Amino acid sequence: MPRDGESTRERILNVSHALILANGFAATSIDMILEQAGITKGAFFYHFKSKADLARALVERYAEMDHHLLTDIVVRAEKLSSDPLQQVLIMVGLSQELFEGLTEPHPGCLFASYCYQKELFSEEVRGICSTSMLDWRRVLVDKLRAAQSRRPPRMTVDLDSLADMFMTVFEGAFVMSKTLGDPSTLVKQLRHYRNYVELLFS
Amino acid sequence: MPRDGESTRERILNVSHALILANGFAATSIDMILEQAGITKGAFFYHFKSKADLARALVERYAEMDHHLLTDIVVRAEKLSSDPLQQVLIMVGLSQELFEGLTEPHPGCLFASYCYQKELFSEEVRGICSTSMLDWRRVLVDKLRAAQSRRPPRMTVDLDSLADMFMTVFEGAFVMSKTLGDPSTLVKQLRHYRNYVELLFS
Amino acid sequence: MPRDGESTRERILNVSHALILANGFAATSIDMILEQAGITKGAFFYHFKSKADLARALVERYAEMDHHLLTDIVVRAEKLSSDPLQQVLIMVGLSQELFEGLTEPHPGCLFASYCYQKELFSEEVRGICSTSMLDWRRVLVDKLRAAQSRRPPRMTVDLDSLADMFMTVFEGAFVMSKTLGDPSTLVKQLRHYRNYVELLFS
Amino acid sequence: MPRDGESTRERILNVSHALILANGFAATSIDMILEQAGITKGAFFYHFKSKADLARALVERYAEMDHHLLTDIVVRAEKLSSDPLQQVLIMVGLSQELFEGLTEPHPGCLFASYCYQKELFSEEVRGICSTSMLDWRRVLVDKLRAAQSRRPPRMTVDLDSLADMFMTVFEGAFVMSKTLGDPSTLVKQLRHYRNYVELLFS
DNA sequence: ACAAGCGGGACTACCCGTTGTT
DNA sequence: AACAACGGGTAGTCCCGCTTGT
Repeated sequence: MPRDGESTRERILNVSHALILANGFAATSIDMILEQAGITKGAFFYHFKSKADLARALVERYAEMDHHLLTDIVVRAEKLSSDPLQQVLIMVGLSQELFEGLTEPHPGCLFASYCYQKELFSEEVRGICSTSMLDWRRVLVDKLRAAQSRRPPRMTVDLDSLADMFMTVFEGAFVMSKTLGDPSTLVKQLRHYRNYVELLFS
Repeated sequence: MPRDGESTRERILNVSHALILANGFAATSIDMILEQAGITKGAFFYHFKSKADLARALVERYAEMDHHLLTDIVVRAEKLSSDPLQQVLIMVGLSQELFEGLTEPHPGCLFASYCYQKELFSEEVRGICSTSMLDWRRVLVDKLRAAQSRRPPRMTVDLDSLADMFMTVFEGAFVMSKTLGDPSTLVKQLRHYRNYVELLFS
Repeated sequence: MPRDGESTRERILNVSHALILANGFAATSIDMILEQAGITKGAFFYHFKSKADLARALVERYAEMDHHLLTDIVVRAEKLSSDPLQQVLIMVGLSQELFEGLTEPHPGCLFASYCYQKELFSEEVRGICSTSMLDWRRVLVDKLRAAQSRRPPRMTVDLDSLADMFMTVFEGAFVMSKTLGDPSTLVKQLRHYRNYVELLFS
Repeated sequence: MPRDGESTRERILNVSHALILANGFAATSIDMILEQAGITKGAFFYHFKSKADLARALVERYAEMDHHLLTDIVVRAEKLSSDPLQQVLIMVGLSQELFEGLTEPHPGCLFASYCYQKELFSEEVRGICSTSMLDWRRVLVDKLRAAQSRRPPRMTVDLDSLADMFMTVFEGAFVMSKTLGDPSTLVKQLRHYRNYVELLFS
């Protein structure tokens, strides 16, 4: 059985991601990860030179996946409409689709988990997280600006923070959802965000 | 024998609150608390029978303070206007006032910190947190319903989740603010929430 | 049973000293020390904040004991004779007395053990060791100089290194003794040193 | 397939020798050796079946080199003089030559390093070390006995331990040199040893 | 002859909580 | 109300050595 290092590494990352979202980083022991991944310490420390190294690898992967998601949603939205306002509304709608039908609260966002744990939140890691958020801002703000130039909004608003409100709603809804034990929170909040954008620009 | 006007118990709570928001609960050792509070283990375990007991005491106090804040804001808003929609808008505005002029990102919300750490989030504690959130929902939803009956909103919306959006914006803005390193996030996001409510009902 | 922290600390030091001389520092686990001292990890780390801290405490104590030994021998030698050459010879003789009748090789010198283990041999620790050695040099060189001025030696020699030869013989004899398994090495070598000094100055 | 004229096995031995003298055996991890030698675990365990095996190979090689040195020095000394006393004095002198001009303290003797680390000092290894030392004793004692029979010494001394004093000075000087940070210690101490022998027999 | 991957254990450091004492 | 001392356990790290493949 030729050993496949890459798949082992992936398994460690998947297991760790879930455990850290649930328990927090410090409360997630390496032994817990080993047990769930079905490996031993030797294997773990072969792939990651420390627990902190794992943490860094996790956010990096998470940021990459986030970037792919952004790209995918943008591409699809631009195919479905050529109007920038509609594109934004569709982007929100597609996001809602992703989280419909949950039977329990979403496990949450790694960035949020990290930002409440200083030891994880080195400047390097914070940079990765913020880059990821600014990616969304950049894409949305472009479209909002285009919408604004086509038809002036009902109120004068700051477009940067309006774009940021998309992620804000995500982060906030994760917390609310977990606290209230309600899986539907995120979808409902996204709908409000869509309403707001729609009211502003039409 | 109270020292410095601040009892030992209070000092432990204050120090712990800050440390836990920054580091997370598991990564905050009792020794760290002792050091910052300038006391010894004996003193700590005299006031709290375990670390978990401290965690519970912290949320309880936090929930109480939150309740006082809610009451205070409602009372002031009702003094300033008798129109329910205006009262809501004023409540948001007063909240903005509280967080204007920060020079660094707000340390965040204990509920959010707890909800990403399972060991802290027993059903009892989750209950305390959700009660606190439902308090705000109850107050806001009453006023929104009254506003709705005075003038039908431009779009049909779910009032419960519209009320929840207030806390959602708080929680989300804390995360965004810490990640982007921007102290102004919360105020800006609250303004969008106020805009949304205003657009809906006028 | 009132707990006596000082005696616990002493027991740890005694046990560690013996174990480290026998096994080397790195090969002496804290668990070995705990077992021999009859204590637990909690007690150990209460008294020493790290293993390195123990190492430092050990040399410091060893250097102090060495200093007391030097003082004691000098005082006795000066009581037994007022002639500086005789005093030196007596000092060597008294040292021989201390190591007569061993039934197995002497466990050795902590300085020697440390100097072959870089991690222990920080500049601070090396300073402690060298100070201890220079103490002996200083005392001996004074007397040798006085002897020299009374009667010129048969050969012109460097007095500093002649004084150092005393400790050199100690260190060398420990190694030889352990390697050959011969408890008598040290006494015999000290006798040669005494012979040499005697031949030189008479 | 020898690289750089130095086989992998040789490189492992050279690197290990230096590291062990500096750090001690237990504190020298195989990984450190691999890194310095630029090889991987596979290569190491191909040449040595365990870390203990490496330790044995190291002393064996060291003892061999020591034996060659002894032979070389004896041969040269016997060429330079036919008088046994002179031969001894020349042997010491040639040894001094070897260690003149050091710019930092000599790294020390593997035997000394081993004798403070029980796990390395099996009876087998101790045998190798003591054989090496007894080799020198044998050669020197022969010559000293011959010198004694030509001219009775000024003092009656034990010739075995007088011969041993040569190695004793070596071992002791290594320790002193490392501790005082003085590269010249060994040469100076050897000179005293030569003085002593000269005074005794002339 | 050597490289990648991993098993399993040992070690240091630290942590939570208790006890005896004041 | 608080402190010194300590019990007992666990976390993260590292380390040695084996296996499989080339």
